[in-house]
Amino acid sequence: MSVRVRYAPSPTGLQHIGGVRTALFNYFFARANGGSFILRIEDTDRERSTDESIQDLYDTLEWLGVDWDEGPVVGGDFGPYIQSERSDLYAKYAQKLIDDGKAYRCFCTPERLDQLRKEQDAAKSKEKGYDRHCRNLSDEDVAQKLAEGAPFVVRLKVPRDGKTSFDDVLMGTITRKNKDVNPDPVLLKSDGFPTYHLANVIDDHMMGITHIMRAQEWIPSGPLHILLYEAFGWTPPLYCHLPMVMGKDGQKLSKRHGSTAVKDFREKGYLPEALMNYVSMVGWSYDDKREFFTKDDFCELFTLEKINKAPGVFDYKKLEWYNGMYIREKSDEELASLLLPYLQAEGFISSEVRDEEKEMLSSIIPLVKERLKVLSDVIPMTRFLYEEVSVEDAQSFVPKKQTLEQSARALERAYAILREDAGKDDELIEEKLVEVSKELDLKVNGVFMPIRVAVTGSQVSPPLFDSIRALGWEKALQRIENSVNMLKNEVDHE
RNA sequence: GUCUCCAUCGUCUAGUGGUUAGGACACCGGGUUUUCAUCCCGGCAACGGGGGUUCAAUUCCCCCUGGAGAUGCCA
Repeated sequence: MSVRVRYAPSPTGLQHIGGVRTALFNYFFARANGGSFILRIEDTDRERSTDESIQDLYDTLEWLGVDWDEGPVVGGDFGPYIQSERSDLYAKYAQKLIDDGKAYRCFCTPERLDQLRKEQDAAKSKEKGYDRHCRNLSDEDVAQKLAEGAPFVVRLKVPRDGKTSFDDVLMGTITRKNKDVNPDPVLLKSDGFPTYHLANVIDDHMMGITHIMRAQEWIPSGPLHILLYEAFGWTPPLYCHLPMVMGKDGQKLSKRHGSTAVKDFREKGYLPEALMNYVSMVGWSYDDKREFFTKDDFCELFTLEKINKAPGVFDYKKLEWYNGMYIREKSDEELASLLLPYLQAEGFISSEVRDEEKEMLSSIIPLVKERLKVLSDVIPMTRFLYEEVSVEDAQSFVPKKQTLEQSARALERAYAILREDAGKDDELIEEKLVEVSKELDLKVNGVFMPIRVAVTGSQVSPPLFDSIRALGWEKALQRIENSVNMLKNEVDHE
């Protein structure tokens, strides 16, 4: 039997790290086994589902280069793989369960359920959840309520006795006493839409899903789903509950830990290959050495056996490291086109790229390439090339163990040399500047730093001569002259 | 509270009934260097505790502890 797996998100927000990791593992597993990867949309929560979320789902998968074989709107034998468009089906199956005595209509109002819960909390009662009030309503009562047009939900009759278990590929056998399973969970909501439990079981069965790979937060509802399969007389698929992705504090990863939306990472300038690589390494490993995997590698090498059981903490630092590594692997041309949108958004480069802008861009690629952790780093890194710099604090010109006067003198001397030798060989100029540092009894950096600050506005920048060339000697000299004057003033006023 | 799951460096992990418990990130040193970064070299750092089983447990079993998740007309 060939493998059929699915990613079935509910479109109630942006795609996040955890969801994408689940998608990836399913996708890799399908590809590694010559199976099918199915995309299904579980939009049964009509309150929270949005079109934007669906668009984000598509955008995210496309960005990652994850393609699917069936669904949500094409390529299957089961109609649309969008649950909101399959409501009739679920209602039909809910009715079947009622007919078979496996489920029942419940007319309890939300108010009564609220009240019930409050009482249970207050009494610290051991009995939690629904009290099965409507489980044994007589046919007459039901008929009357229906005639009144009273809204209802359909609930599953969970057995009071016995236990239910299932085998998990990773965890082994998981067993739960039936009395510990949620008492009679809702299958069909009063708006006629199914809950996750019902729709998920029906669709997985109808679509011939062979392996359910989902996050471990679903483990507790495993037995419930088994009960549902049994109620329908179906054979459940294999389960494989994936370890969860946690934040630094060990809690389920969420916004308060930082960005979790893939969209955010994309916008900040993380590369899809880096995100895919890193995210997949949380909870899965190949061996004790290898850190780098392409999508194709994963699609070839992925196995369930190598999935870890314990939850893993998402390490933003390691993702950054991966990203830097992948950036450095890009060719200059590739990197230029990746960087261009960021420069344009910042207004550094016009939307209709002019020739000289293009030229300048390609000249700075080698300067920034090994300094970027994320693509958007290029903005602060190259700002001095596109905007005038202003250094408010004269102390910026002063390296450690050096005085303002010394910096002022050094810069003045350097200015004279640079103006004289502008455009000549780096080595020649460097030699002269080193000479100046000796004469003034300074470290070499004591001369270079003031120049760097004058030209780039910062103590940290790409290599000085490269920066000057990228900016143009004329502008650079102008900036240095300004700084020389500024420092003179400062010294005089001290 | 109840139920379920989990447990190797700070983090991601490899690993075995007998190993100097390996790698990566982070961190800390050092080297290269005009700053930063890259790159190279080095260092720090782990089998949660207690019982068993065994000639021998990090490894197998049990208990404890710790952590997480679930307890919805959300998924």
